[in-house]
This record gives sequence, C-alpha cells and structure tokens, in this order.
Amino acid sequence: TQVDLQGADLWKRRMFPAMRVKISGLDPHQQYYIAMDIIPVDNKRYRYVYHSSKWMVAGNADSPVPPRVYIHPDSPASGETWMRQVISFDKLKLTNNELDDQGHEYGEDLSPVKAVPVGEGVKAVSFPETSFTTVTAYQNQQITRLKIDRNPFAKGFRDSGRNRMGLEALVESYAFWRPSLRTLTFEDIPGIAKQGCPGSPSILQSTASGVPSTHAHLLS
Amino acid sequence: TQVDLQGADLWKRRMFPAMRVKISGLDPHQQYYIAMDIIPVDNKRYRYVYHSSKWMVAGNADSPVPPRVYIHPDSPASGETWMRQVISFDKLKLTNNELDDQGHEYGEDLSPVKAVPVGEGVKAVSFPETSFTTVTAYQNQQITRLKIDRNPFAKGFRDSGRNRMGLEALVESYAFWRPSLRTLTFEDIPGIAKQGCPGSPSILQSTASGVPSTHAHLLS
DNA sequence: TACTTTTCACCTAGGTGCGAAGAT
DNA sequence: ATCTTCGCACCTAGGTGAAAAGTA
Repeated sequence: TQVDLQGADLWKRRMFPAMRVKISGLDPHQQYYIAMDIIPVDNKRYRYVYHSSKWMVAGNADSPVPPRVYIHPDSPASGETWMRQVISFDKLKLTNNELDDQGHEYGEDLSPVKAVPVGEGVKAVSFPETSFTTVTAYQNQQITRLKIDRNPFAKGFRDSGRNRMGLEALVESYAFWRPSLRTLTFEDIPGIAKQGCPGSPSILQSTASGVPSTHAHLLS
Repeated sequence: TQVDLQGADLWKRRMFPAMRVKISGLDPHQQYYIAMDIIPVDNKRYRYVYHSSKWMVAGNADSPVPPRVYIHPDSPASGETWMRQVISFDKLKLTNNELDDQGHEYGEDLSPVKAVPVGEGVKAVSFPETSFTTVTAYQNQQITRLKIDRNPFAKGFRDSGRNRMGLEALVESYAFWRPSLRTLTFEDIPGIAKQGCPGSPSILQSTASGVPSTHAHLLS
C-alpha cells in the first residue's frame, strides 16, 4: 500500500488506510499498554519507472532513524476494554523528521528486526500484510482514486469525472471508512491486488517503507 | 454566571466558562477517577423583570431529574498526572433532557445535598463560587458581550460595533480562554461582579441553576 | 533540472448566538 | 401570547491531494 508522505506538511501525515487490530486472549482484569511501531523492509530507495511500470532501485535509504513507538491513546486500559472492539490506530501520524518525537511514527531504521519496546512482559506481533510504501506522489491512478474515494477528508477531489472505469462499482460496494478486520489494504478491493499494482515493499525518492506491527505491552 | 441553554440544541450545550480545577494532596502513584456533578440551588424558577432589572420567582422547577455525574475523560489517571496541570471540564455538556445519560450533565435535582457518587473512598468538594444560572436568553448585555468576546466559537458575532463601553479594555487585558485558577466567573472581570449583574443563583423560564462541584473518586 | 517544502481550495466535525418556526 | 425547538451563518480545528514556491 502506498502512503502519501509528500506535499504539505511532510511534517505529520496520517496513514490513511489506518491500522486496525482485534485482540483476543488478554486477561480481562489486567491493565495493558498497546503500541505500534514501523520497521523498514530494506534500506534501499526506489524510483518508479513509468514506461515499465515498475519500481527500480535508486540508491540507499536515508540515515537510520531512532526507532519510535506510537502508544495507543486509549492506553492504559483493561484487557476487557481492548478486546471489546476493534483497536484503530487512525491517529498515528507519519513523518520523516528525525526530531519529531511527539509520539509520532516513522520508521527508517536499518535493522529489519523488532527491537523497540523494552520492558517486562512485552509481546510483539508483526503483520507482514500491512507493509506499505511511502511515496511523494501516487504512481498509480487506481491508488489515487482509492485514496480520494474512501478518505472522508479527500472528498473535495471527488469529481465524478474521475470515476469512470468499471472498478468503481466494486469500490462503492464497500462500506465507507470501515475497513476489514485486521487492516484495510488493497486486498480488500477485488481486482486491485490481483492486477499487481506497484505498491509492494519498495521506496520512492526519499522515504522508506516498512512493516507496521503491533506490540502489546503487558504491565502490572 | 449565566449559561445559555437555549436556542439550537437545547440538547447538549457546553458550559462556556468551563470548570477548571487544580488539585493537590493526592497520592502520586495512586489511580484516581475525577468527576463532576451539578446540584440545584433551589427548586424555583425565575423570570427576569426588565424594568426593575431583577429576577422574580415565577413558579417551581421542573420535575426532579435523576442525579448525573460527568466523569472526566482523563480518568483514570495517577495522582501525579492529575496534579501536574489544571483539570478542565470544558467538554462537559449541559442538557435538560431527562433521557440523555451519555455522560452529560444537567442537574435539576430537588435535594441541595450531594448524594450522587456512591462508592469507597469518595471525596466530594463543592465550589459555591461556581454557581450559575441557566437561561434561554441572556438578559444582560455585558454577559452577552463576554460570551461573544471570550468564546472562540462565537467569533462570528464579534462586530467591533458591539464593543464600545470602557469595560472592553479590561476584558481585553485578560488572556483569551485562560480563566483564573479555580474557575472562570465574572469575578475575574473587574467591574462586572461589583455592578451586581443579575447572574446569581436563580432561574429564567424553564431551566434550573446549580452549583457545580467536583468529586474525587479514590479507587484502588 | 530534480527534489523538498509551503500554500491552498475543499472537505469533515463540531461549537456559537441569533432569528425563524413550531408547540401549547 | 409564551415557551420550546429547529435552522443557519459564522467561527475553530484539522485532514486531503494538487500545485506553487523554495532549494540546491
């Protein structure tokens, strides 16, 4: 999935199809912290070659960034509360600014290994299917349309002239801003993932891609 | 202080000069719930008589309303967290709807005695200086001006033609949306309280007045 | 040129007082 | 008539993609 980290505030931009997780197996009466971090897939940067419609290696990633963790704002809460409904990380913000440590996120770490959350009784789970690509401009018109059609804040760009292909009916059949269980990816939309859109782990220009993962901090 | 519970959504209206409290003496490592409720001053309703500029008794209050408690959204938090900064109840909403129990507030109880929060180790503190009057229309132009000048959301009504008396300079000298320590009342604005504006405990038309008080719930 | 940062029109979401419309 | 409720213009606060402006 491509994530736009371009344009305006390169400072702080939400990750649009937000990470949404359902948890089970917690102690209902125990208090938990739940956090999320992002790990780079590799240390390369990519460039989109238009005529071949592919991502080509275009150098190495920026200098490694100290790992950061986004603690879910509902933390701490009881296991009962966490398990009651889907946990959404929709307020997490991406940035490439190394100085920003206001609980925001943006991984450009070298090591592809989880190493961030230190402490007692910490359990980390990684979701490879949530890997995404940070871009400065969407290189796929289908992705642009998805972003505009499904993000409420992009409604201003929804001129009906943009939706013209047959895929629009399928997109519309999905609930608005209600992604599927674990997380909303393009796999949710039939036809897109299978066409092989160029959104797998890779980089464009200056930003890195990574694998968001959730970490459940078990505290006393 | 008069609180507008009129016009649009009689449903849910914020209490504008919000209740703001600073707490000390808590156990820093203990978890606390902090809540607030409102208690009626009496069971009468009042009418503003224009020529005499006074509130006159105009009947009895509406049927008693089951007492409701507004739990501060930061609850639960450690004593250290609570004591670190001023606790603001600016998201508390007033309503006269008896069915609304979505954590909203509006007291029209008969008993002037605190009785709401039951539980272990509950401490309740009442602030008589925060008594206010719910009205359907502001009966005092100075109050209207204060509401418009100091509430960011009422900026659309700030035509400079309204501010003309000498009091405006004093109002402007105060920080915007930063009331004094315990709570923002008209006592914060020199000249208003001393002129005896008709905003002491009393009622206009259909709504009740009350004394907001904070209750610290000490839990394990 | 090539890349980064700022700006902007256009939205969502919600809080104001006021005036019109409804209800009794 | 009086009282209640609804609608509305006008704000705050913040999230979009696109395009302009800045930077080397």
